[in-house]
Amino acid sequence: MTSTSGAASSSKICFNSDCKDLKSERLRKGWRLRTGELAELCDRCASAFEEGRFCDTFHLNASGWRSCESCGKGSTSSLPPSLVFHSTLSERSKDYSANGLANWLVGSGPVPWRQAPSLFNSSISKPELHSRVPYEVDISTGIDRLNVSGRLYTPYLEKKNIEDFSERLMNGPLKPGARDINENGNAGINFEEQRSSCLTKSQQPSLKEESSNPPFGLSVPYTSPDEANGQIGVSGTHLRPNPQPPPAKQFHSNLHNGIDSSVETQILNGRPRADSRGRNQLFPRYRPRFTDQDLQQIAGDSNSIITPLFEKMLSASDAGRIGRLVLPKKCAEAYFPPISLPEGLPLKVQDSKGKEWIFQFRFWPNNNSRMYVLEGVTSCIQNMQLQAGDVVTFSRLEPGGKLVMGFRKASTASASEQDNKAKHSNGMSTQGDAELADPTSWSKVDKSGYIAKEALGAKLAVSRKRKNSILGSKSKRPRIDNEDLIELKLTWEEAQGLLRGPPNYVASVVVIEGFEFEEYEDAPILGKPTIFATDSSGEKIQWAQCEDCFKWRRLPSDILLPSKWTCSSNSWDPERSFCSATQELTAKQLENLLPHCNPAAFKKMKAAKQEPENVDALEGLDTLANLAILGEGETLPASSQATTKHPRHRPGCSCIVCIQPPSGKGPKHKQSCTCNVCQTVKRRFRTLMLRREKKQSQKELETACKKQRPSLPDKELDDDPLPCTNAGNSSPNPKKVVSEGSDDDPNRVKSSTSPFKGQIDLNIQPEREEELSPGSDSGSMMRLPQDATERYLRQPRMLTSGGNSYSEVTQTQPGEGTEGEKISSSVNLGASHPDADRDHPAVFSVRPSAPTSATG
DNA sequence: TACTAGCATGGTT
DNA sequence: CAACCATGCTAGT
Repeated sequence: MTSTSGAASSSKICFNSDCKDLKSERLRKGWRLRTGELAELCDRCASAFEEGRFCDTFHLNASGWRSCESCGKGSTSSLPPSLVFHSTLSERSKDYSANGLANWLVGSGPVPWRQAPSLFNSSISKPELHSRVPYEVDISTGIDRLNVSGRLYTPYLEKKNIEDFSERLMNGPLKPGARDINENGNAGINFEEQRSSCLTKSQQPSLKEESSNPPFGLSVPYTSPDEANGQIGVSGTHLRPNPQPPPAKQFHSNLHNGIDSSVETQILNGRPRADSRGRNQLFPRYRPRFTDQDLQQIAGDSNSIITPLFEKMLSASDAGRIGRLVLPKKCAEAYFPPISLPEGLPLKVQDSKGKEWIFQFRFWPNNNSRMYVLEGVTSCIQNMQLQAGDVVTFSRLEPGGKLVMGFRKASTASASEQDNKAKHSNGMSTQGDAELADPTSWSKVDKSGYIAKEALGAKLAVSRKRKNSILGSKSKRPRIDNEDLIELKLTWEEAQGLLRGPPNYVASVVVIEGFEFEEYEDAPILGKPTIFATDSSGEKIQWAQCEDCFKWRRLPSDILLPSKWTCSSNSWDPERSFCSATQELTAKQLENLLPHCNPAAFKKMKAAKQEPENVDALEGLDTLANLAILGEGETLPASSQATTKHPRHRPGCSCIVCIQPPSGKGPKHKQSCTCNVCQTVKRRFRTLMLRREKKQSQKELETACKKQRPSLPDKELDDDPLPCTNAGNSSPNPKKVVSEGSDDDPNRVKSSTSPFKGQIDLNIQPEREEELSPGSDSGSMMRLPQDATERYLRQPRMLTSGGNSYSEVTQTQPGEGTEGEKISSSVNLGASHPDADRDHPAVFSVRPSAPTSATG
């Protein structure tokens, strides 16, 4: 096609073969044909087309989608209600073209603009997105968009009616032209492309070309005054059937070759695309993630239609004083007006409050490419109280085509931010307080979003520091969601404390990426952390704390408690099966027990004890004990949490970390559960008990020895003035308290066929070692030669014993050459912290085959 | 000196 | 490995 203008052509023959007026003096441009050209129509047909009286039937004999009166089907009324938006199609297109981009441009003149195709096509179809970003196709513009007014959105399956419509449109075997539509399967993709084709055709110069020879502001059909009728360019897309969810198969192929599948349209549209990678897709991180809430906020009850364009998390520099917001290239090129000169264009953007801002949309040449930026955003960002890590969203508001800039606070953005948010905003954050905005809509909208924002505002100051620190880091990519981090951490730490190895089971050792993992056939389960001890009569017991009253109850040593255990479940001691029953364990005794459990916590406890205000010692102890049991992890600053990851496991891994839902989430196994996992755990628990018994005696000996030589290597082991080992001794009962490290279990040894060289917290993030909370290992940790070991030790533990894992290690390897050292250290550890044994049999014990492996 | 604009560099995808 | 992009660097004001 030679021209995009709706002017007459020389053929003089109406493209509509059904048209009686085959000849016409003046032909006008109609819909876009598959060839990329525009159908030339007689006045009558063109008018019908322009008026939106589209034919909803695909004429097999025609070479494209068309509208006409001739077949008697053309009429907007034939459109399914859901597809009829707030204005007639033709009106819409007029809005779109005439007011659309023009509205973005300051002093809008004939400026080229880009339609808003979804660059996220391939992903949009993903189920995940469907739930989040339901798209409804706007036939009028051929762009996926969210119909905020009528129905907020149309879930994937709810598009049925649209499909039906499409079917009617198709009404026959798919033609090649239509086929790609289906294959793309994404609302919008073809539309866009199709639409693009209109643009591109007319807007010949590709981006690349633009850069060299910019047709800046010229020949843009959409905004061309000549096409004030608004028909131009939109035609083709208007007639496009709604892209419907394609059959899964097709869909998949699409996902894989989104680009390929669009080849045809690519050819047609020739729309400038920066590069092959970005042709049809953008990085997911820029994909607009509007929730229905967001949309509601944006459009409210108004008839506005929101077309999410893209979003971007503000980087430190974006949010910095420079006032330059780097735009993703693809997005900039796709959704913003094409610019050929580095100076770019002033762009009018409306913020969530309806305030208009003018940014300079420009680019810098960069490595044969461009780097697009919005300049002058400082005041806007400040106005919105945005910071690095927050997300700004760009969308277009229809009618009017206003470019709207919203934002979403960083609740889900980065770890610490999230942390902050998660803690303060009660889940609101998850929705994000996206604030976009049709100012007029605000009044109509459920203000919840707004309120949420206000609430957040108060917290901004608080979170600011954190955000800054986070974003100040070199890491450009969003970290794992904070929530995830926490979950992972809890999961792993829970696992550490609760894993029970199967009795008489020799673990197999698997080396993954240089680390040795001790694997068991079956996965373990989780149980309640308890303190094992030996009573005055020498009987093995364990102390468990009631979830409700926090009192410690004495239980047989061979039982495994559910993670949530209360006095009422204390069938072993009916007298104390009520929370009202007194605690058998004295504060002193508990105090003695604690060091074994968690030296660091013990320290805290001691410190607390020294405070005069500490009136209720027992209560305090309980708290501390609880703390000890739960570990310090929970109290660690968020920064340290960032180190918790679950790095080495792989898909299919059946370890506890992998199989167990994040802490606190998902169904929990019942005590009576007989699933594989539970059985395994129970088995392991029994084994553990056996081991403990064996170790018990050994520990006692060790303790005795230590006492005799007070000032020795112990210092290394614990900076705590109080030797942990003595703990149990001072008190009467639980003398031997924790039957730590008695893991001499033969099985254990066997399993240790591969000696532990050190253990690594699977959640650890080697590169963030420095971020680990030093306190975690505090008291009990001694310096180990192995990096891995050190790291491990430094890892915060939430479970009973800091040293736990070690004890196991210790026991595991009584003697092995190279590992001797490590082992010895482990042993020391174990010795110093008898309790360490609460430890978690090393289902996951990891041993770096090489000392350096851990360091990464 | 402080600030800005633009380019260059290098980490990440 | 190329492209992208966050940010550092530097010249200019």
